[in-house]
Amino acid sequence: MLGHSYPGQICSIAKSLEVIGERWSLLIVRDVMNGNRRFGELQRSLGIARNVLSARLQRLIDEGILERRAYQESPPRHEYFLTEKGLDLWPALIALLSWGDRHSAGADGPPMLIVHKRCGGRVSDRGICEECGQTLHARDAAQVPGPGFNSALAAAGHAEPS
Amino acid sequence: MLGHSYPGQICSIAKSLEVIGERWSLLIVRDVMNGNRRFGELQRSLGIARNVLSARLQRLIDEGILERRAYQESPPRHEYFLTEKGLDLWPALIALLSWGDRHSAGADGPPMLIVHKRCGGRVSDRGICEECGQTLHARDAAQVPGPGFNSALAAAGHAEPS
DNA sequence: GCAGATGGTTGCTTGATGCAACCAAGTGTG
DNA sequence: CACACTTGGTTGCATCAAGCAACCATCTGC
Repeated sequence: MLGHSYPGQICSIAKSLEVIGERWSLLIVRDVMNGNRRFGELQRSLGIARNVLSARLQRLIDEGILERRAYQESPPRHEYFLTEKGLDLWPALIALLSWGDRHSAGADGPPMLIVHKRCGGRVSDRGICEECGQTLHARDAAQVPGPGFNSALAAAGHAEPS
Repeated sequence: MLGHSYPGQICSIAKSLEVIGERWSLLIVRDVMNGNRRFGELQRSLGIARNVLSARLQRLIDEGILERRAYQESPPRHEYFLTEKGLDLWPALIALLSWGDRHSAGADGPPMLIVHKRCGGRVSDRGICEECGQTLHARDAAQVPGPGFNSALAAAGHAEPS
C-alpha cells in the first residue's frame, strides 16, 4: 500500500487497513508480539524480502505501532518493540487467528493455541479467557503449539522434529 | 495477493491473511455486511477499479466467503451475500474498527458506531454489547453514523449534507 | 587477517493494481 | 423503431510495490 489510501471511505476499518492492511504488516506485528524483535529473526521467521521488511518496519514505526530501541552502541543494533498502539492490535489478531482456526485448520485442529498466562485457559475469538472469563489483553496471553502443530509444520515444508 | 502465500508460516493468522489480507477484500466484506450487494453499489461505495472488484469478488466466492445469487434472469443480474464463513469475519472487522476508532479517529469521535440492534447498546472492541453484555454476531449489530461522521465526510471530500 | 554474524541498501524483474475504453443485454422514451 | 441509459462486467495498457539476489558496512571470534 505505502502511500495508498482508500479515498472516500468514512469507516475506521478503512483507516486501520491503510496502516496495517499491507501484505506483511500484521504478520510482523504478530511476530514481534511473539518475541521476535530483531531484523534477522523477523526475516527468517517470516521469509519476507529484506528490503520489504525494512520498509514495513519503518512504516510501522512511523505509524507509532513499533518502537526501535538500541540494545548496543557499536555496531548500532536495534530491537523492535510494540507500542501500546501496537499491542492494541491484539484483539484483531486473535479474531483473525480464530477465524483461520475455525475455517482453515487441518483435521488435527489449530496449529497454535492462545492461552491465558495466569490460569492456562484457552482464549476465545473475542480475546476472553474461557476458563476464568477475564477480558484479556496482549500481555495476558501466550502462544503455545496446538494439536495441529506437527502436521502444519510438515505442510510448511519443515522436517518433523525427531 | 492472489496466488501468493506465506510459505513456512504455521500460524492461522497467516492462513487468514492469505484469504482476506488482500488490499480490498476486508472492505468488500464489510460493505456487503452493510447491505451493499451489487457490483455497481460496491464499486461506487469503495472506489475500487472494476476489474479488481471483479477479481476480488470471484476470489471471495472461491474461498466460500461470498455467495452469488441471481435476482433476475435476463439480463443475468446477481447479488452478493456473505456465507456463514464470511459472517464469521465480523469479530475481526469489529476489532479493526475499534482499533481505528481508538487511534485514528478525529477530535469529534468515531465516524461510525456499531450498536446492538435489539437494545441499542454500543458494541465493544470484543463485539460484546456494553448495554446488555451479550456476545454478538454479525446479524445482531447495525452500523449507524457516529459523532465524527460529518467531519469524516468532509475530509473524504464529499459535500456536507445541508 | 579472514570468516562469519548482523542489519541493512541497491538494482532488476515480475506481477498486482488503477484507469479508461469497450462490450453486451435489457429498459425506458418519444 | 431509434436512441440513450443502466447494469455488470472484460480487455489493454501504464505504474508501482513486492520478490530476489547481490552488495555494503561494522563488529566479533579464531
